[in-house]
Amino acid sequence: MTGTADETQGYDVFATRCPSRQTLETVTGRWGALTLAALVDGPLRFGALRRRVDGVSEKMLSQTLKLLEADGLLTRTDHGTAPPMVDYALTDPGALVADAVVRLVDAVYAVQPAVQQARNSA
Amino acid sequence: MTGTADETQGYDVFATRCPSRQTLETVTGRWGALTLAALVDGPLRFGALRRRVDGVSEKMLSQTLKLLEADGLLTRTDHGTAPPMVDYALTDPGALVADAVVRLVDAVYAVQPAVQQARNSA
DNA sequence: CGGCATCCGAATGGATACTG
DNA sequence: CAGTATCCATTCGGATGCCG
Repeated sequence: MTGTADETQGYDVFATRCPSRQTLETVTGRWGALTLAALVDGPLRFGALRRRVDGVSEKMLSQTLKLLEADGLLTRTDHGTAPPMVDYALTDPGALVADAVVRLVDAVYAVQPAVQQARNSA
Repeated sequence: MTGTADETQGYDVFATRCPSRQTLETVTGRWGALTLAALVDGPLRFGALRRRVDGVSEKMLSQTLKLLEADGLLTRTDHGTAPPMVDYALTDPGALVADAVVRLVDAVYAVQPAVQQARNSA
């Protein structure tokens, strides 16, 4: 019952033209997956997010957040206080995708021992 | 029961150092996800893979396949015939990960209408 | 057919400095 | 704190040509 990625509503990620392809790229982009995964437990402020997603630069995080927000996967809330306090939270669609990302991460964890072994055999 | 990406065996993708992080990057890389997804229905030859993963160049596909093979997620079988015939197939770990990728793609399909709407609102 | 090697322009992305 | 702007090194990745 594995099945191919069926194009339920006529989408096809394999096609360059399909808008879902771009969505996939945003989601699986360099920092997209980790950013989404970081938010599954609840909203986080910019700084906290930056600390959680180890290695991301301020610039890249900012850019990634904009992309995800533009696609409606997360919301940005500026509390307008001083010092600034802005938090990011998953939308419903975002939560759905983030959930799948977390499961992908879990799959990666599950195979990691095998991966390690394969790397050593090289 | 969503839960964070729990570090079942002590892995943590959020940490730059963790080997699972590199695995995630290989899997979610520019062409990694699509390549894995393309193989869920069974082995494919290089050319077929190239045609399936629309937009990938010969060079990038080759490079992606090497990375995935080095991580033990797929196998390369050279039939040694002339003209050459080489096919790529998922290993068991690879199938596990590819499955999760397909589910992620399905999640993307599911939210695509919402994404579309968000993009138009911008 | 299934690659690899080379070239080179384009895009990525980190570091730093600055702002409200 | 939460960004923006600029600079610049690195990398990415397509095009081309060649080989078994």
